Amino acid sequence: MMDTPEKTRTSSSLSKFEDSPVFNYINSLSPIKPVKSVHVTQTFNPLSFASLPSIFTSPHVSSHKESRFLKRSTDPSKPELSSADGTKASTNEENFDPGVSLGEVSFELSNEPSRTAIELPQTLPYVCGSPKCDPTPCVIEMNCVSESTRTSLAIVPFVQEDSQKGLSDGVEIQESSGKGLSDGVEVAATFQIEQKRETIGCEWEGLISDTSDLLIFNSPNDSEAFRGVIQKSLEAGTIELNEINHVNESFEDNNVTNFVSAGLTDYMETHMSAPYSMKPGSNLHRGFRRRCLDFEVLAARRKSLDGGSNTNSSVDSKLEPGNLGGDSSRCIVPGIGLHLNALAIASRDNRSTKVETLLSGTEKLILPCSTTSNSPTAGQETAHESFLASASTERETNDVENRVKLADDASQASAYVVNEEFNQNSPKKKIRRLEQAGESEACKRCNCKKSKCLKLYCECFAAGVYCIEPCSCQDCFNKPIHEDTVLTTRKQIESRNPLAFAPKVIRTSDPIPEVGEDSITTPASARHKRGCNCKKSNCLKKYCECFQGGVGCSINCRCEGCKNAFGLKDGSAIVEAEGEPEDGETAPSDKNARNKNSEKTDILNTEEQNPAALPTTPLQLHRPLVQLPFSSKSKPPRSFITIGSSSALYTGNRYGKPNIIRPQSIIEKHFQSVREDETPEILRGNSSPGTGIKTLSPNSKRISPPQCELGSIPGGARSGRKLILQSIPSFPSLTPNH
DNA sequence: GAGTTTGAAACT
DNA sequence: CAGTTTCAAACTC
Repeated sequence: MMDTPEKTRTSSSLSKFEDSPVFNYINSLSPIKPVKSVHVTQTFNPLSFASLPSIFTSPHVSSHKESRFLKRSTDPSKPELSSADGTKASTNEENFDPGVSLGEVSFELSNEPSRTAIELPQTLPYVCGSPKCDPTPCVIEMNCVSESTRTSLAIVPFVQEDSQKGLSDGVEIQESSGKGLSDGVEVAATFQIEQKRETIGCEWEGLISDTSDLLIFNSPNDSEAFRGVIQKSLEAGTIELNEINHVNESFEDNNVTNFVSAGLTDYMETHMSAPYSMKPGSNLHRGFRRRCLDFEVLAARRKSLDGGSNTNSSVDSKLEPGNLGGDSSRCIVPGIGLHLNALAIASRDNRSTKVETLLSGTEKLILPCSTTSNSPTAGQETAHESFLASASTERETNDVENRVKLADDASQASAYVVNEEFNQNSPKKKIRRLEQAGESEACKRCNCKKSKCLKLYCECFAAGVYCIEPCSCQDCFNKPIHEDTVLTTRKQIESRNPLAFAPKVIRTSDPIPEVGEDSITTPASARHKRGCNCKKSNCLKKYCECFQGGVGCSINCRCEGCKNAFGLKDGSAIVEAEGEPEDGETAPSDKNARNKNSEKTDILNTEEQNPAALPTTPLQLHRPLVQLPFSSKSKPPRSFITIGSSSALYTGNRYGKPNIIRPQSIIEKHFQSVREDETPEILRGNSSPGTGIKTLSPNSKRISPPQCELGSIPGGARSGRKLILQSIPSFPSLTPNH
């Protein structure tokens, strides 16, 4: 199923390219072609974001952040910049100076001729710079060439700097393939940015999409807009692609746009003078609020895959325009990044499917604000699904129904990207819903009053994202402008608990039976990493993190009277209720059996009262008892780690290998290096732990390896998943061999 | 929307 | 590591 579409897409990608407006554009070189506006809404290619700095990224990563964005100030004097002067800057890992305006940036990555063009739509949405600015959009073209199979990434963020700096006609940035891109992969990207005039700066980001699709940034009404479109040649089989896809997904899920916007906004507010002020109401604003964390990592990861030695190449590679105006200390829009949590998940569903979504911009859904998301389905796991919100977790177990429900839930938080193809149910509808939701409730976030959003109490902070407009927090420090503070705090917390920012729910379809054999019973084959400690809620309400995460309780839980509909502590399935919970409580199933049973009542009540209460149906078995659909309002479970995928890696690194206990930093690095190791192995099937590698969490909880998860996934789905498996990168740590 | 309940996070 | 406090989400009214 999935394969077909993917393959098709992949194969057709080139053709599409040519056909695509972008391609035409490139040929014509005329800067101003209206990009087929996929959505007025912002469509992003996640990859680009990866480059954005996020607070949460590990230090080393963080360094890269800035480099990724090019700042460009529009030069009022010059209406268009197509190719004009090109100033060249080498993007190699160095940071480029933000200060300089760029007219044109080109990346050249070697081999494969894929071209990507980023266009900033002239037409509408994009208005660079302040309102004053000439509406003329800036156009960025990128040509990316990647080696045959490898995916190459080029991320080129553009940031406009002050108008004063003005753009020179064109600045070219080249990235040496060698450095930036690792071994085989070379990416050439040429960005042409055309700007028209004045203005204060616009910030541009170039996005790279796997697919041929364009990324579009919508500019806010007045002030800014960007679009970046980068296309990448994709190859289905490659993991990298998958990763990219995931990234994209993640972005979408996370509402990348929001992040971006937020980042821009913040950045502008922080660094820019008045002209940039973004209006909250503006599209831009809405579109980009929140920043994700650690996108860089992803990028890094790619690099690593290509060539371990080359770190930071494409992604990390920092563009240094020769002179970018140097003042602005930050070129980058702060705060945009991929959420770490997401990272973990990201790889998991590497389904190539993702590409598809990217291709059609329309297909993409973005739910704003989601920090966590549920991945809807097990059976069909689209990359989208898999890669939900930053923190998100996946639940494989969910059915289509669940998906639908989830989609509905989208309002809550996470963004889902729904691919039409994948969605059996009219995807478009879902998308719409999601989008709508995104604007409305989806963005709703934290409500912190005392924590300053710098503690794990804060959902946003815990999820690794900046607080955004929808948040009702007070004295919030979880903003890009307080990046340092956020980072510091984050580090402190991590020092205390390296897993603090890890997804709380880990998928474990661990083949290996654990004591509780939870995995077996648990629908999702996922468990809360630490287990809950519920005393009064009987694990039937969202107070219970296990329940909230849509997973059953495990032996790790210290809950009392566990009635978790997703699985009892003892591991007995709800339906079956054979065993009573450790506490001696009857299993839900039993309860069902006994209609009179008060417990059951509770459960039902919970559901009824809180439709949202349960994210997904945990076990098929359970189902009858409780419906756990997330209500539209309910938030999807926060963080799940999908072990199967990169997430697995994530967990694996930390948990699995004792030696590797590096929290995020590991992960981040991991991305850089991961590819090499993981991919191959995964493909090989060695990758991991699967066989049995169990990892212990700090708590000494076991985490099942990713593979297991895959295995665990209900069979039917698997058929098409071959790609997925391949694509799923495992984190290095997971692999036993390593 | 305000107040209460709950359990994780933080603190001791 | 256990007990207590703080906190904000979840829940109730």
